[in-house]
Amino acid sequence: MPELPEVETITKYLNKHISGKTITDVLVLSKKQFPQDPRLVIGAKIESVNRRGKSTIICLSNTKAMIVHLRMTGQLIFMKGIFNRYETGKQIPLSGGSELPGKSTRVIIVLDNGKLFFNESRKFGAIRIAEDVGADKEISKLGPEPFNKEFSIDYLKNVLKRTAKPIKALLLDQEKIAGIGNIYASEILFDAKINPNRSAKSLCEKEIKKLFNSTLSILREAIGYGGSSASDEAYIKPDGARGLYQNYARVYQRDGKPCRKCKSLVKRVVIGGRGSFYCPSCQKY
DNA sequence: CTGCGGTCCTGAAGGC
DNA sequence: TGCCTTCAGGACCGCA
Repeated sequence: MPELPEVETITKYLNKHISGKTITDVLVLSKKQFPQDPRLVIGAKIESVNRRGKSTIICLSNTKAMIVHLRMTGQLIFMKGIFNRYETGKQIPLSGGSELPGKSTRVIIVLDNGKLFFNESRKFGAIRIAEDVGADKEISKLGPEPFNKEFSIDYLKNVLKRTAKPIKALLLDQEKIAGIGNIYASEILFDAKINPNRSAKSLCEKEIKKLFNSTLSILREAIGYGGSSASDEAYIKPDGARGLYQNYARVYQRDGKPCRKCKSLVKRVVIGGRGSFYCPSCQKY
């Protein structure tokens, strides 16, 4: 699913390829995924594409912005030029087939240099138009960005000591830290050698320091690999290529397989209603 | 404040 | 083969 590293990969790509382009049309195939009036953005120029947490923020020349949240199965695919499948010769390996628009295409944003497809099979994700991104209901509640200096060992210490929630659940809390989802929460905890069920406030200073460092190093590594595109994950890059992190995952979806470090079998447990993966030997309670 | 369970939604996987 | 059930999950909401 698209978490910070995946959305970072998407926004970097789009910022490079669609900044400066003009929105000539918006085709809304599913109103729920684009509930506002498309005329609010048609004719506007894209100034930049940025990320905040797991949201893609497309800043427009008319002082508005489009906020895209991909939830679990969302994709943003960019096809340069005017095309159909016979003309392009380019097969895009989408999860639901190789054609665009596909079965899960919900919105097509037409630009003067190509088309941006918003695919979302589950229909949980959506695009909304905001006048003031900072005031947006979801964006305004987000905690610090992991790569921002606001996120520090001291900050983490303060947040952790306030709650007895399992540390895994806390890492997923977007109000505490923005951008971590189910894949990287498990991966970070493995790297930090912390059991996902440990109460947040039970972590000692040394563990908090390790957790901080693991958060940054795992996210940085995942960005380097262009995110994670396991077979059952919808995420692919805007050019249709797959991310590579799944080949290097330590524990995520590796239950029953040997731990890469100690060969014990990786376990799956449910924490806060979500599947969580860990090595019972490397991450003792 | 916390935590729990239901809600949205669809495709994949499992059972018979 | 094919139908039916179950499950997964990010964020939110109502309830205890």
